[in-house]
Amino acid sequence: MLAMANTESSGDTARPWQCYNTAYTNAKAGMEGVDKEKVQRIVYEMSKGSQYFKNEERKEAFIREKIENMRARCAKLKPADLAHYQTVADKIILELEATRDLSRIWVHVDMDAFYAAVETLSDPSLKGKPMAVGGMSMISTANYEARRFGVRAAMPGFIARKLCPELIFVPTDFKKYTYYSDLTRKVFEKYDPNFVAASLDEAYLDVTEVCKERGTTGEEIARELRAGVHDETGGLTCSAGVAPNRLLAKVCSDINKPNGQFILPNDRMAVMTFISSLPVRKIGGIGKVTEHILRDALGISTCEEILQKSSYICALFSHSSADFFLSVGLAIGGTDTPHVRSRRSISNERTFSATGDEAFLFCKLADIAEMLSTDLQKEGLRGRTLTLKLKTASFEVRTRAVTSQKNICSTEDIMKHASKLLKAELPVSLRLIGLRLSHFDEEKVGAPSDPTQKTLTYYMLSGDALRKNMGDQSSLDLDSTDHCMMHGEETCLSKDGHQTSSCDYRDPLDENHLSNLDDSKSTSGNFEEKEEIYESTSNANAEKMNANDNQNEDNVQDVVPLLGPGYSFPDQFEGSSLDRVNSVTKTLGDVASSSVSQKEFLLWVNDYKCSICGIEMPPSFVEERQEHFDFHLAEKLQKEESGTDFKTCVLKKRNVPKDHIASQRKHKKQKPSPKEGKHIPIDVFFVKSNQNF
DNA sequence: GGGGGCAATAGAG
DNA sequence: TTCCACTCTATTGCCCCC
Ligand SMILES: Cc1cn([C@H]2C[C@H](O)[C@@H](COP(=O)(O)OP(=O)(O)OP(=O)(O)O)O2)c(=O)[nH]c1=O
Ligand SMILES: [Mg+2]
Repeated sequence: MLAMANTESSGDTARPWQCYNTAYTNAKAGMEGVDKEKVQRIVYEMSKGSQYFKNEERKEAFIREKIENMRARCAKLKPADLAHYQTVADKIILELEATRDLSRIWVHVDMDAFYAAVETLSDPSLKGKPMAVGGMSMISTANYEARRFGVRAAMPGFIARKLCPELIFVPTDFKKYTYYSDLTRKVFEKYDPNFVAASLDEAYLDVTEVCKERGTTGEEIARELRAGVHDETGGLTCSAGVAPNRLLAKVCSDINKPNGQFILPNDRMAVMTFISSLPVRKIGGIGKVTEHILRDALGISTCEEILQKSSYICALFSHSSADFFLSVGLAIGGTDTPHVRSRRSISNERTFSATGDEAFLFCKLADIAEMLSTDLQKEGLRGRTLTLKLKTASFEVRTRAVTSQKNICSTEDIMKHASKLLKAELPVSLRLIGLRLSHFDEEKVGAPSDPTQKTLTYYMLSGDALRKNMGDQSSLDLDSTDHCMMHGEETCLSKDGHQTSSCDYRDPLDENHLSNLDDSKSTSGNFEEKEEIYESTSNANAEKMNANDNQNEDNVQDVVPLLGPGYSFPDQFEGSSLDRVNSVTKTLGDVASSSVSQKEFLLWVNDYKCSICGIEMPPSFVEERQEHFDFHLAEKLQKEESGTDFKTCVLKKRNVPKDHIASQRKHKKQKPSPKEGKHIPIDVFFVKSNQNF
C-alpha cells in the first residue's frame, strides 16, 4: 500500500528542533507536564553543529535510506505475494496462540529514580530539590523534581543544567546502589526465591506459588512487597506491574510509576484489549530505530497494527523477527523461569578530550589494559578474544578484535595485542578507547579463587548464587528470554526460555527480537536489501559510568600533557595512572632509575629506535616531542643476558597542577617544573637502529 | 555447507 | 572553563577455511 505514506511534518516552518529526534523520544514517567517543545528546542540548540550532532544526523540518514528500501519492497509486493505471506503469518499466529499461558502471575518491580533516590536517602537535604546523578558530560538519572524541567537519564549534564539552572549534580557511587539493591533483593527473595534480577533496580518475580499458598492475589502481593522494600531500605519507593507474563509485567510497572502499581488480570480479553492500543515503543526490545522502521516503513505504531499488517511483517522480516513481532501483537512472552547465565565478556572504556597524540593514546590504552586486567583478576577470568573499541573525534565507533590461541588476563598480554590493534589504526584522532575480553576459558575458576572475594562475599550474603550478584561480576540474567532473534534458533529460545545467567541482570523479558529490518547486507555501509534484522534485549549492568565526571567536578586540575601542545587531560587519568606506576616498575624489574638531561638523552637516543608499549615509533617521534617529556630514565643494559644492545627506560608524562596549565597557555614555552604533579610512566624500549625489538 | 572470527547495530539500565 | 557515559547482550552479514 501506498497508503502508508505518513504525513510528516506539515511544512517546514522553521522549527528544526521538531525534527531532531535523536534522543529522548520515548515517553518517560515524571515528564507529564513538561513543555516538550521547549525542551526539544533547547536540546537542539545545545546540540546543533557539534560533532556529536553531525554523527547523529549521519546515522539517521542511514536509517532513512534503509526505510526507503523497505517501502520500495513493500510496494513491489503483488496480491499473490501478500496472500502467501498472510497464510504464513496466520500459521505462526496459530502456533503462538497455542503456547499462550495465562496461569502464571508475574510481577516486575522497578525502583523509582533509583540512583537519585539512594542519594537522597544518604543526604536528606536533597529532598525536594531538582537533582541528577552523574556529571557535566552525562547524567545517569534525575529525580522527579528535575524531570519536571525535562531533565532525564542519559542526557548530558551541560544540557540538563541549561534546562534547569539550579539542578544539583551528585556523583555516582555504585557501592551505595549495590548496597540498597541487595536490600531490595532480600525482600524479593521472600516472594520468589528464583526471582530474576534484571539490573540493580529491577527484578521479575513469579509469584504464582505464593499467591496460591496464601490464597491471595498478585495485587496484594505487589502491595505488600512494595511496602517491604520501602521498609527494608528505609524509604526507597518502587513501582510494580502484575501480569501473566514478563513482557506485560514490564510494561505495567511503568504505568503508575512512581510509587504505584498496575494489575493486568489473567484474562485473555483484558490482555488483548490492553495490548491493542499500546504503542510498540513501550515493549522491551523495541527501541528508537525499530519504532521508526515499523512506523515509517509499515505504518505500524500500536501493537494491534502488528497483527493487522502481519503479512507485511512476514514479508519483510526474518522468521524469528516476525515471530517476535507477532508475539508482541498477541501479548505473549516470558512465562517460564529463565536460567542463569554467566557473563560473556568484560570490558573497560574511557572517554577523554579528543587527541591524535600517539603517546597519549598509548598511555590511555595502557591504563585501560591495566583496569581490565584488574577486573579480570577480581573475577578470576581469562579469555581469548580481545576487542579494541575506538570512538573518533567525530563520534564514529570502530572495533578491532583478535583472538589468540591462549587465554590471557595480564596487563602485559593485553597490551601486547591491544597495542598492535591500536597501531594499525594510526594516525587517528580519538575521544574514547576501550578494551573488551571475551571467549572465556571454559571452566572458569574454580572456586575459591582469589580476588573475587568481594563477589564471593556478595554471593554469600545474598544467598544463593543465582542471580543476584552485583554489579560487576557476573551477571545474572535471567530472564527470559532473551531471545534470539533471528532465525533459527528460535526453537531454542523462543519464548522464554532460556538460559540465564548468573548474576546480575539481564533481561527478562524476553523475547524479543526484532530486528532490524531489513536490511541489508553489508555490514558497512550499504544496505540494500536483504532482510532480516533483529533485535534483542538485554541489559546490562553497567553501572559504572562517568568515570570522568565524577571525580572532580569542578576544578580539575589537570594535567598535562604529554606531548603535544595544548592538551589538557581531564583528570580522569590520574587515579589509574598512579596505580600503574607500581606495576610498570615491577614489570621492568626494579631497574635503577636516574635522571638524564634532555641533551644527554637525545644524544643517546639518536642511535636507537624507540618503541612505546611494544609499538615502534617513527624515527623522529622522540625528538619532535622532547620538550613535552620529563625524561627520567631508568636505563639498563641487558646485553649481558640477551646478547643484544637493548635499553629500557620509563618515560614519564607529568600531571601538572592547574596553574601550570594556565601559565603554559600564556607563555607557551614554559615548561612545567619536574617536581610537581604525578608521574605517569609508559613503557619505552630502545634498541640499536639496526636491531629489532 | 558449517564453523570460527570479525565488524556493525540495536537495545537496556 | 565546561561541550553527549559506561557495561553488557544479542543478531546479522561476510569472509575464510576444511
Ligand atoms: C536509563 C539509564 C539508567 N541508568 C541507571 C540510573 C538509574 O537510576 C538506574 C535505573 O534505571 P531506570 O529504571 O531506567 O530509571 P530510574 O530508576 O532512575 O527512574 P524510573 O524507573 O523511576 O523511571 O540505572 C544509567 O546509568 N544509564 C541509563 O541510560
Ligand atoms: Mg527504575
